[in-house]
This record gives sequence, structure tokens and C-alpha cells, in this order.
Amino acid sequence: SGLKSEVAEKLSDLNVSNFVMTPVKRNYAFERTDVPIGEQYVLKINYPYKDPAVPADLRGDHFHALLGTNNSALELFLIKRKIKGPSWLSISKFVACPSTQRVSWCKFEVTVDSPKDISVLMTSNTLEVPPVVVAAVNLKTIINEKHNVHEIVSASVICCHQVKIDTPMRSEDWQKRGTISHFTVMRKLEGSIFPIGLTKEASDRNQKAGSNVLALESSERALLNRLMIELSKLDCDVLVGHNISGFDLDVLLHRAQTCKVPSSMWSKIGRLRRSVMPRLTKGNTLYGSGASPGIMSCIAGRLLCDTYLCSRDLLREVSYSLTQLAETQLKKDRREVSPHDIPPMFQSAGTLLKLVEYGETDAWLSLELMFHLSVLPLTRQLTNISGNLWGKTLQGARAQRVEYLLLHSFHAKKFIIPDKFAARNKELNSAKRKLNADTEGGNAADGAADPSIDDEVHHGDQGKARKGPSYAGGLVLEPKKGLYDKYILLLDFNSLYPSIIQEFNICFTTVERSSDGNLPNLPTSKASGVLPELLKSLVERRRMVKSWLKTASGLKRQQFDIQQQALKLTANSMYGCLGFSNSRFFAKPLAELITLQVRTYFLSFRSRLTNMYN
DNA sequence: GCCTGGAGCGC
DNA sequence: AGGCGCTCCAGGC
Repeated sequence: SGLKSEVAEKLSDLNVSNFVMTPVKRNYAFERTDVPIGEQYVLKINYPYKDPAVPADLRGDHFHALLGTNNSALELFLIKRKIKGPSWLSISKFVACPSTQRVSWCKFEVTVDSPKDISVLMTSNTLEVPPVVVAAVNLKTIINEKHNVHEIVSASVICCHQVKIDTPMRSEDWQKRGTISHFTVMRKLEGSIFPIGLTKEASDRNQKAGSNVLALESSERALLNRLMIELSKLDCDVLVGHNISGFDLDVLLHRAQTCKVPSSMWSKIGRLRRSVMPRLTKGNTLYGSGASPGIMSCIAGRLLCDTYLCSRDLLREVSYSLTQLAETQLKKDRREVSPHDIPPMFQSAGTLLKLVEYGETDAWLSLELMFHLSVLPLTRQLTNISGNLWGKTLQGARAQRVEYLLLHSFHAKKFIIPDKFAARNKELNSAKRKLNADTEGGNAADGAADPSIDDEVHHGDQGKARKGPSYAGGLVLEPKKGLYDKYILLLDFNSLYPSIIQEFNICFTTVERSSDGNLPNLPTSKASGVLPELLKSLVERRRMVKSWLKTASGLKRQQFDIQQQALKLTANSMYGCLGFSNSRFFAKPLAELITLQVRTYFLSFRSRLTNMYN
């Protein structure tokens, strides 16, 4: 037909030679006004990722919108293969990779031709969840005054070889003999030697342990090399540390760079072979905002658990320092060592062995904190519910969890899903940038503020300019002052917002949005929307798990408890993302409609109560 | 005395 | 890199 030949022509203009086109039936229900709502025939185009992407704003005589032009390969893979978090996969066809062509440090690497050769194993319920290897890392550094940087003098690792990810681990579970190993690698200060007796002590310890538990190196470079070799031997699945993403990894990779550690060494911090060090600092310089994308790419293939960030998320404390948390959470004393305390410790073997002890203790405390908070089972559950990446859940990324939950749900019901950056906003933003640049570069004496900028600050639906609320939320009644000494009734609704969404069938698919963005009407359609169905299934799953919880005991019970918490958390997170202007599923009219129903319901509930009890 | 914005808590 | 509602407080005018 005309459409096919037009598309074929446009694709060959882009040098895309190998493509497949199929007419398919798909639904659309999102915010683009140039795409009709409801079911229709669309042309699905497939071609390899090696070829360039089609510009999202490309139009033709036979088509007037393009969607999904810029989807990431990873997202497409997870959504289309219906992979929801860590699970057993079955790979039907693969070839083992010859050692010369490997891209990873993995013991076993395969190449798969088509994503369709990979599918979630349906019979996986009967399979045991495999344990993972967790390595806790702690660096001790001194400060180089001249360059104002940290230099590493010692690195300690505590490794736990049999960590369960489906149930919490009690101390006696993970502290079992034979499942834990430890080592510290230390170096001497520049231009000096190790204190007398240290070398002997180290070799004694190593002999007694039957392995290298204390390695002494002559330079920072040698220390880093040794650390990488030991870490690659452990080949851990999870790296853990207190503020590891804000400090240890950053220092480690910067020092590897400065000391010219070869890439064949430093890249063993992750599971991907790399030859060039990525840009380590990029954008987020804010303290406590997690590791930079460059750092994260270095540890690809391993999960990162920062107990400082986890504690901030899961606990309510005055301070989240390891010392404070060790005291309040673990009931343990911790000795604080600042970088300035360290150089004097090099004067005697005794104090230097203390430094080894402090390093290993810190790694241990961070590990213990991770188990104490059940970080791995909880984040794994959340990830299995939403179907995102476990590593992202470990970094927080709540909005992304909801995004994946909805991506999976809508894809399963044959909906075209919204693009990551709506083409409309992109055009708008770039146009605005251009406008600003023109104003600045042009006549600065003009003085008058650009009305479009002003406009954005006040309305502020998108962007960081938003300060005040953009729509009405919950209703708070004026309290009636006085002393109530007879009865005080506390009423708590079960998941109020999710219940309202279900009760009034509020969904992208059911609510008709007006083009001016005004408050829409309640849906009249009987057919259940995707959001209400999704919430219903989450609530049902939770009810089920809670019923198992009643009769279970021990580890099983804790496992169910974590699962039901995760289900509740997921259901309750969804509304927040509807009102989040940077969300891919941002739909202010829906969020507004939900809060309106909550207010209306609340007022009618109050009048029923006052009628009943006067 | 009035207004505004940020912090911090609540759901 | 969920939302809004409310109180308190500091600071500018």
C-alpha cells in the first residue's frame, strides 16, 4: 500500500536497509492529542538497533505520528519478554562465546541471536532461589593536602558467600562458620617503611588462616591491583558499604585513574570488560544522591547496596552516620577514625593493626545493617512486583518502579505506551531554549522579561520552576477546640487512594480528558480500566499473602510479611506518579479527579457519621 | 503587621 | 527523578 512504500522510502533515506513492517491492532489512551484514543490499526516497524533511530517528529502523506522511536533496547527487552524482576529465564538457543570475543569477566558468557530465544521460566516455582555473594567494602584514606584528594592506604572486604534473597537473614544465619571470609590490603606511606613486626604478623595471620587475610603492598597502585584481583576472585553479586556510592567507589576509581591502574584491573570492580574510564563526575554533585552514571557503569553486573542511602530511606534517625546507626540499630560501639588520625597510626605495628581492625569492623557493620534492614529481600520483592531493574530499586527510584509497573500492564493489554520524552514537550523546550538564547544574544537593553518564561514560572506544570501545588489535594477540616475526655474515635481507611481509583474506575482508558486540561468527568463506562484492575490484583495478592502470614511461622512468616508490605507500598505509590510532572504517565486531570473524589467521599462520610451519632 | 519561601511533618 | 495540606519560623518591606 501507499503507507508501506512511503515508510520504506523514508527508512532507506535513513540508511535503514533491513526492516519488517506489520499492520497490527493497538490501543492508545494517553496524553498525545495527535494520536486517536481507542483501538486502531497501526503499522509496526522493526529493525536492528545498530541502525539510526527515526526522528520522532517525522511525518508523511500516509502517516501523521510515530511512537516508540526512541525506546531503549533494555526496556523493550524487559517489557516484550515480560520479565518482571529477578527470575529464572530459559534460553532456548545460544552459542558459548569464544574467550577472545568476550565482553564480560563472567565465567560463562553466551551470545543469543534473538530476544525471543529468552523467556521467563514458567515452572520456576519449584526451583530454589539461588543464594548470592555479598561483599562489604570499606576504604581508609589519608588526605593529600597538595592536590586536596583522598589517597587509599587500606581496603577491607568482608564477604558473605551464601546470602538468601527471599527471606530475611538472622545474625546466626549469615554469621555461620565457613560462609564468611575477610581480608584487608594495606600499603605503606610514600617514602617510608612499614613499622617493625608488621610483616611477620601479616605472614603469621595468613598462614594461620590458610589464605591472604592481610596483604601488605608498597604503593597505592599495588594496593589497587591486589584489591581488584581479590574482588574478582570473590566475584560478588552485591557490593555493600556505608556511603559506598558517595565515597568509596568514587575514591577507588579516581585513584585507579590517577595511579594508572590498567583497565584490565580496575574494570574487574564490575562484570563488564572496559578499556576506557568513563567520566566519573557528571551532573549530580549533590551529597547523598547516589553514585554517578559513570561509576554505576563501572560496576555493571553487580548490585550496589549503600547502607547510608538505605537507612535514610527506611529509618527515621537524627543522624545516618555509621557510628550513630551502629549504636541505635545494632547496639554496637564504633570507633570513628578520621583521615587525619591515620598517618600517626603508621608509627607502630600495634596501631596499624588497629587500623585493619577498624576497616574490617566498618565493612562488617555495614553488612550487618544491610541484613538488619532486610534490604535485599525487600527490594527484590518490590522489583518482582513492578518489573524494573533490581539495581534501580536499590537506588530508590520510586517513580521508575511505578513507570515499569504501568509499562508492563499496558503493554500486556496491547496499548501503545507513552514515549519517555513526549515529542510535544521536547519541541516546546527546545523552542523555548532557542527563544531564550535569542533574547540574551540579542538586545539585552530591552529589559522586559520574556513572557513565556514568566508564564512557565507561574503555571509551572513542567520543569523545576514549579514551587506551589498544581492541583488540589486532601481536605483538612477545622478542628473543634476543646477537651475530649470521653471517647476519641480514630478511623483509618484501608489504602484510601487506591480504593477510590477502583471504586470510581479512574483510568487513562476510562476518563475522557478535555483538550484544555480541565477537570474531567467521572467515567460512565462499565468496563474496568487498567489502573483499577491492576490495583485490584495488588490488593488481592496482598490479601492472599496476609492470609498465609497468619498460619506461617519463622522465616516463611517474615518472607510473607515483606511481600505484603511491598504489595501495599506499590499500590500506594501509583497515585503520586499520576501527579508527578516528570513522570512518563503524568496525567494531572486523573490525579485531580482522584483527589476530588476523595474530598467528596470524605464529606459525605462525615455527614453520615454526624447523622448517626449526632 | 503583612507577606513570602523554606523546612519539616502529616496523610 | 511521586503528590498536596498545614504549621512554624526567619527575613524583607
